[in-house]
Amino acid sequence: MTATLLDVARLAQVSEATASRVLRDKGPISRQARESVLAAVEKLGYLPNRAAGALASAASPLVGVILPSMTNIVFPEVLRGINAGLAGTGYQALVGITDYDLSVEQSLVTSLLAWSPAAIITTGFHHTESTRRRLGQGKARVVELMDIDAEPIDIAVGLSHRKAGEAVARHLFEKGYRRFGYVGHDWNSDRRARLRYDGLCGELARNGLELVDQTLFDGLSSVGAGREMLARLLRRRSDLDIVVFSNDDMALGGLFHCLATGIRVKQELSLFGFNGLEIGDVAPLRLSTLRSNRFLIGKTAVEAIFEPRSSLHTKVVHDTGFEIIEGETA
Amino acid sequence: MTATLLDVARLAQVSEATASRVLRDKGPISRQARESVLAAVEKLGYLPNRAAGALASAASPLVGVILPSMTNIVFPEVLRGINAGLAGTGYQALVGITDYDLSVEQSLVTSLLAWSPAAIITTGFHHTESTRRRLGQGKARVVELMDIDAEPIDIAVGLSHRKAGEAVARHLFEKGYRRFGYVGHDWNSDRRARLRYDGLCGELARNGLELVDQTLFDGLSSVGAGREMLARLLRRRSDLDIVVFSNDDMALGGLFHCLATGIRVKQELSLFGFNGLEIGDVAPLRLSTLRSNRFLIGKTAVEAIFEPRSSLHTKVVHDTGFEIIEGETA
DNA sequence: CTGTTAGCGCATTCAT
DNA sequence: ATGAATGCGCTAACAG
Repeated sequence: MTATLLDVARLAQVSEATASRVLRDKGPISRQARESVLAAVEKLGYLPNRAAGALASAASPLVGVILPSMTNIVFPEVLRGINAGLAGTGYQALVGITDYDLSVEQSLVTSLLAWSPAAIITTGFHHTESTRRRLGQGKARVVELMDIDAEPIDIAVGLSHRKAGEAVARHLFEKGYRRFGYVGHDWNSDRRARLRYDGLCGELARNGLELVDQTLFDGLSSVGAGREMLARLLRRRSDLDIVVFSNDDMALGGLFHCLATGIRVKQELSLFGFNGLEIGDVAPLRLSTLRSNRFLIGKTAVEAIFEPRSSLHTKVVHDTGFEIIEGETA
Repeated sequence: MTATLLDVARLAQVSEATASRVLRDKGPISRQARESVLAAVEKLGYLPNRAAGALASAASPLVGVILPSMTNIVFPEVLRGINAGLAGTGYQALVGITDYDLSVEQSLVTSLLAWSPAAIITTGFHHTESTRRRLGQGKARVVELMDIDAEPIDIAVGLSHRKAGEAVARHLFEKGYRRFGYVGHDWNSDRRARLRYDGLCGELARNGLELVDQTLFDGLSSVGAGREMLARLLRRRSDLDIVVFSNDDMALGGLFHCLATGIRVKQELSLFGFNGLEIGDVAPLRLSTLRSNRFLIGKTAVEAIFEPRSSLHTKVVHDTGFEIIEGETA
């Protein structure tokens, strides 16, 4: 039916072992052998059976990727970075989505591990005990994405959200803002938003300030939620000079609220986001925000996986940084 | 090291075959056997080795997913639908991104097939000859997503983009619009945008009209491109009463252009999009557009895969439909 | 540099 | 309803 390695070996007049070596260029191979094997592969249209390879070697060219959401535009970008990093390596991404449910993450880790992947890439430091145990004891590399504010199981790739929050506070304080409002979303599912909030408040406190008021949406972030929550905040307080949002989705909603209701942005009220979404660049007013490079996070994660392990218990941390975007809304 | 089926069988005092049957509930099994096997699995923390299973059965609980882009927000939503459909089935998605490059699609098809997946889900009808051949002759089911305007290899799930374009023309004509402009993006990478355009123009012609003018961006769609292209179009013509955009990204850019330059939308100029993005619902003005249900497309695709094949050469087509959204911009 | 020999862990006959 | 035997296609020692 479909050609196997044995067929290739026979046609090339070498042993299976040699044919196998050629295909994975492992070990020393004569030009002779290499050429005839490659010719046979070509001729037969040979496709290696990955399952057989994985079984024999107890390892597979697979990388498990566990993402909390596809709705928050941040994660498609991370996935794009991961796929970009994987492209041309022969490795494939096995993708699962948790919808921010740690028990879903746990069962995904279990099923993904059943493929003996080279690595599991997941998000954040917040896992169930069982997840943590399973991830820690396999031979697969483990990457925890987005955050570097805690000690990783193996590798962390992301930025310090606490420092990002502090940087925002410092930046806005230096620009002269004093009356801060905050519009956020559910902290239970998004711990990193909470860290940014903590950084923001901490730095404000160091400058003798605190938030004047805040509204928290009880659910995932979205443009609609941002719009609604800003409206609610402004109904309560009219004396704010700046509102910081938990992310750009929310901030864009805030901007839309201002545009729709005629609030003059920056003159009457300033807005600041987080994430640096492309759409923020071309909104009627360029959103003032803090850019985290999600594509780079994904790409760096993959590169880190292939980096040789220095020692079995050394943690690796990659800081992909952030950057304040001036914009036109603050 | 890690427990195998043999360990489970021994502990449960049954044969490997029985243990295997229990785990996949295949064939008749006594309560006795089932319970002791399940207990053994629990006790040993047994994890099946998928590679071994795939090798032995020449089939794997994997679905290859090939998407052209992660930047266009439509595809993350499709992927979300696919994952939702897969959740709880024990199947996993093996994801690749082509960046609209058919040769990348071809090599992805090859690598994915090496895992003997249950199905390959890809996008559109436009493939290389080799891709089409490989897909056609495997035992994996094949789904072509988004479009139903041509004959599929096996299964098509999506909507008629031609009819969508016609529906838009009819809707806008009935609302009294006569001077149509069009703002689009690259047709080579996005054939479906071209189909919608054809539908639009065809229906206009049937009503004795044609496009007054159009601008085409030479690249992928984006909010920025939409903004820029509308600006360019309006520099050339000031006598349009409606502009139809190739999709909502582009249309949102157009809306932003109007908001930024003070063009009164719907009074001076109307705008119409395509795709029904969530963000269009909460923009300062709710975008008038045509909604295609991307999540449903992904979910339906997965359901179609598991539908038993009626006959080996019957093509299956699922029309997920579309819906005109009135909005506030047209 | 190459071939020989053994499995890898499971699903699947075919018995019973 | 169960077990024994076989092999899926490949990689990994090891010996030469």
